[in-house]
Amino acid sequence: MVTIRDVAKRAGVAPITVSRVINNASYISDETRERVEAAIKELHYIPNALSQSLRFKKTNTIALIVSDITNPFWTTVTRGVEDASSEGGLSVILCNTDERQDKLESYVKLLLQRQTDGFLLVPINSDASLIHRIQRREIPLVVLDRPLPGVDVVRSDSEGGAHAMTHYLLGLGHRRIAMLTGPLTIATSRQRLSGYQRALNDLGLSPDETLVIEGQFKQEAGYSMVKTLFDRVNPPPTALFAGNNLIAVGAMRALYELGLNIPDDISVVTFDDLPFFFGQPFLTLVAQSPYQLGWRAAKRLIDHINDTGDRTPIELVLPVELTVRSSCAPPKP
Amino acid sequence: MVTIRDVAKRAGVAPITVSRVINNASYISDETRERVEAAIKELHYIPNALSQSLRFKKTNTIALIVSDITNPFWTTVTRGVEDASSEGGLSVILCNTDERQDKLESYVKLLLQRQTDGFLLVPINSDASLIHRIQRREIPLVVLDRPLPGVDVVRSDSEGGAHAMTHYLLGLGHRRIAMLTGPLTIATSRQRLSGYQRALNDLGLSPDETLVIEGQFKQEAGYSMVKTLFDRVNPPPTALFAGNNLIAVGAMRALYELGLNIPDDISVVTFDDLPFFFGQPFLTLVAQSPYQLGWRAAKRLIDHINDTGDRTPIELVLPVELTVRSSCAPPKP
DNA sequence: ATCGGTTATGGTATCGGTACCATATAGTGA
DNA sequence: TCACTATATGGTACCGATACCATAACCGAT
Repeated sequence: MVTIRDVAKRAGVAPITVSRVINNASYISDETRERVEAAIKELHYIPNALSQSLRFKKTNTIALIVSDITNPFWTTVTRGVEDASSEGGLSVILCNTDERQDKLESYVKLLLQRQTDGFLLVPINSDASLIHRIQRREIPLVVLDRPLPGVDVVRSDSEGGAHAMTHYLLGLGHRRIAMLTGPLTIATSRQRLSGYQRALNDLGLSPDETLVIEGQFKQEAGYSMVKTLFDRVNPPPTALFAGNNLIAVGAMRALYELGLNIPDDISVVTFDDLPFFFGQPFLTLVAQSPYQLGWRAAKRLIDHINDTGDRTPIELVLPVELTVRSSCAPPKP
Repeated sequence: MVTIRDVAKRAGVAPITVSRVINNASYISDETRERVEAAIKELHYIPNALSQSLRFKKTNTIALIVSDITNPFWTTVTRGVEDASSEGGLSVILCNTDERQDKLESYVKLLLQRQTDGFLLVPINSDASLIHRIQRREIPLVVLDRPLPGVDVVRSDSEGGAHAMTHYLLGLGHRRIAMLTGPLTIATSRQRLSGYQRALNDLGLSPDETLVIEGQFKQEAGYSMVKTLFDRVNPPPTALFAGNNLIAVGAMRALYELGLNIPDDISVVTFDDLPFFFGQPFLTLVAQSPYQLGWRAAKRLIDHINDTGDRTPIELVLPVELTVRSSCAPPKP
């Protein structure tokens, strides 16, 4: 391996002088700079970032720990994070937990060892001990998507979105609206459920508990939730509210198999878009701003890293938007 | 920051003894081990991976540089890589080039500085200088998806797949098959095109060059390629062969707008599946094995890192499979 | 009693860089 | 001429860990 000492020898200077050339620090005569740069080229020298980071106590790296990288929502968040980070000269280590607490914990441990400058993470349950482990080391941290007390949080208004969407369905005349919720251990799921319930309460309707069904944030879960629902519940729902986009896709596949037409036989709505359409975009949904979510969170984190911006925890709640397309219709009489 | 010296002081031993406890190396009396472990817990000590890596000359990290992380094909490859890596105790740094050579180059430079133990990458053009830069440092490298001489390659049989698929369309009676190819600077695109041409030649048909149209591996490109095609070419094609799944999605949206029905008015085929279906899966396609691709490549890389397995470059070509569904029909008379 | 091996621990140099302090020359203003 | 500053470079210690060598107690074998 070529080290700074090899370059120094070749250029006939001290190692520290080479270091100064690399970092554009201090005074260097043009002549020396040229000799050093020539030596660097000839030897194909590149500085070892490990030793630099060790000395600088800075790795210029942040961790992004998300729950499901196969969900386009999260890849878009990732884009936002990457764009904000590369602007700030930071690189991003992307990790995926599959909503598993054990994976989250082992990633955090690994990344702490690696001296990551900051953490962007999606918490899985409400256990804050992991968060404390990061905070104790005074490493900047911003939590994504899900509320958690005592920490910076950037998330969307799930409760409000669910409320508005349910309100919309009620306005179309639906009274039996099924909620295919994600795991209720996850705060986002709970918020969406409570927005749904609040909208029902607004009209003085008492929620039918058999219409609320819980499963993973996955296609297969959406599929089997619908199957279970239509197996057990009578009369069947006239509208489905999916907890997220993947659940919606699975649910729609199940509806297709059941021979039900959207929106003629049943209305379907969800959270979050899907970028792959085979025909016309038609799902009515609550649109979050995943890119903004990632971008804002990363910006906030970078502020912390640079020690700019105040330190009192903030909760940034991004607005959501109702995107009405063609997957809903009034219920059949 | 808590260092190994703090722990040593607390436990009343030398730093090196703490190091031995951490790494389970050499002899340690039970009593000392317990004292050290207690000190580690009390101080919440975690070893600094930077200094460990500097000393060990090993980071236990590999780089995975893909061309488009928003494409489900690549997220699945990533899964394969991660699974194989975590089995081997390695973590993966995921980078995304968007098919841009400049981004690829800056990532490689960054990752070389970070002392990554190995590289898995998707080359963009045929310029091998970047590859040489990695090889010169004797860092293990496996190239994904696209052939490149003198290096380990793991890829799919694009040419064979395109040939089989075109053969299938010809068998249905299609004679005007449009090819919506990806950028021809990318080897995969060229292979798919040449498989298509070979199938035409098999029947003694001379390819109509106006039916071959080139664009990015993106939805928007697929969309505009179809628009251009139907604007310019007469008579229009009876079948479309999309260069990849994203092109296919964009193309189908354009067909929808043109009021053309699949497969009644036009047949559509592509490479690679899309995991998000709103109804029944219906695209007939050439299925690669992205998970296998990632897994095999990572395994090979890990063998290199551990210096097992022979060093002569191999090219592993994974078979593809024709998945016939319902997006094709004989051409209208 | 001596030898040699196992067990247990520590001192010091080192990985590849940079911080800190020292040094030396040249140029500037009083 | 002298003090002072800007310019240019180097020596040594250090970031946090481990490699290497040394030391010492203890044990059974000779």
